[in-house]
Amino acid sequence: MALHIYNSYTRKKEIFESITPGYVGMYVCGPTVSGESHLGHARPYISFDVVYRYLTYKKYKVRYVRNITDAGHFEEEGKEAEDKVSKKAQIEKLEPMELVQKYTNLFHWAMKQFNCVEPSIEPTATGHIVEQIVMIEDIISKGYAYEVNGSVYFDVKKYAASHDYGKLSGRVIDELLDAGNREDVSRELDGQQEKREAADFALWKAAPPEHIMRWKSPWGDGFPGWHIECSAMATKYLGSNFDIHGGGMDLLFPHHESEIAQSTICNHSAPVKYWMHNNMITINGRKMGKSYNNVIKLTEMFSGNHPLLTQAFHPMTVRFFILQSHYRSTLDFSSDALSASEKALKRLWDAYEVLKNLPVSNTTSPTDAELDSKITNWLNEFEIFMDDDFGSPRVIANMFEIAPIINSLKDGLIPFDAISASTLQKMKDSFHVFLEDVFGLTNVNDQNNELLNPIMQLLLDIRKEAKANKDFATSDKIRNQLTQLGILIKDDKEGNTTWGVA
RNA sequence: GGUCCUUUGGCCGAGUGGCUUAGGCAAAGCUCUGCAAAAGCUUCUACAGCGGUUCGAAUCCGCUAGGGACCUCCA
Repeated sequence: MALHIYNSYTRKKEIFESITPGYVGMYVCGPTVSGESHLGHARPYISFDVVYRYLTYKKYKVRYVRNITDAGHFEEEGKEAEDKVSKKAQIEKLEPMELVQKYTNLFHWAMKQFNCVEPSIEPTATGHIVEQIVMIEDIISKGYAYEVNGSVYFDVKKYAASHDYGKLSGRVIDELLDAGNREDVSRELDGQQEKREAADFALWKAAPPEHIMRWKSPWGDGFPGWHIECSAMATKYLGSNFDIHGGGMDLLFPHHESEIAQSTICNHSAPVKYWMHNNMITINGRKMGKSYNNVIKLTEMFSGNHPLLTQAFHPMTVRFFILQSHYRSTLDFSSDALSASEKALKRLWDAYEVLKNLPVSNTTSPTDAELDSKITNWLNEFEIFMDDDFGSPRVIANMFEIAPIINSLKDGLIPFDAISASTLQKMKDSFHVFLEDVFGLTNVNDQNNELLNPIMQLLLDIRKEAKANKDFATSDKIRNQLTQLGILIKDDKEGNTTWGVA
């Protein structure tokens, strides 16, 4: 089965065929580093990390570009929505770039916690002012943008006359053009008066004197509009046509719609073959976002320091939680749901550790052919499900089907010759590839170290001796006190004991 | 107001025409165990409501009700 991807642009699942065989260009809208990343931000970066990893698994050479939006270039500049970066900088008395650096570092830290692969290129908006200016000049020269009072706007009406503006987001162009006249749109958008049409969007904004972040341009001092950075940087690093563009669903309009318009004018063709959009993480059914005042920052997730959290959550728990739902579904956050994922991941990972240590026999003809073929089928479905628009939840479900079998093999409840050696080997290989390489999960309990292991072994030996002498007071003392320290003791059927962090 | 999406068992969450009682968590019982834990087994069989299409629908269509997203910065 070939990889199928749901294309937001056509609203259909399509067979994935890269533009250049063997290579994939992928652009994902990165964070605006004017504040701390929250749980909602984790969704796209983890989802597209898995996309990247899976494409790599499929032997594609992927160039993964994810930008850092570090220029305060917010299209709307009303009373509140002035350049967020510079505004906050004044409050915190920091240089804008100092603030940007701080949150960029924090973002990178979080990505590392999540075990996200670093993008091939991580361009910054401030590092590509020149490219953006050149692109804007190009759009002006082609007649699709106009300058007013030092600002430049994209002429949506003119573009829409010959192009399909609104197709990606399902907007109706007449309504967009008419938006300025509707009575329900009472917002006072800055620059609305100087725009020819309400639907026009800014390519370059003139900076008022107090605006700290500013660059020289042919139109005077200012800063780039919101959408142009992605067009400029995607074109620079991936070319006029590239394979995948990802981002959150909330970016469909106006951001991605505008990106298409800009790039189409400059490059004479639609920029992206497959548009992918992840859905939102909700909290009590409502999107997590600054505007709703319901965000849980990642630092709060990892520390448990938030009223809605009953405990701290490991980054891997969050990652697993996200992978347990499909990237195009909304995912409702709750502390209980996270706790459930935490336990589930532990169970799955424990089984995986057991699997890794199972000896591969030389069984060629399994005594339980039915079980053997069931397992084979579940394993084969790993790739089939992933090929179907990255169906990670179904892969995980299959892993849970296999987990009890692994444990039963270990405990001797299922004899080793029940399944063939090749099937067992395939289990080991598939679990490794999908759990670690594709899903990017890692061992949560990596506290094992050279000092601790021998000490634990010593304690377990003492406990074993005590048990042999029926000195249960001592053996229970060891077990109970270790439990209090957060270390679980597990006795198996053969009298062997293993331990793990709770 | 416009456009679009969504509604699954105690909770989270897959699944889109007929056989997945998906899976996880929780709960209960059992096995194992010195007792536990872990593990294994078993039970808990849902698809908002109404109508339609069909031999057959959670799955397609319509209506009703609830929820949500976008239309403005937003992952």
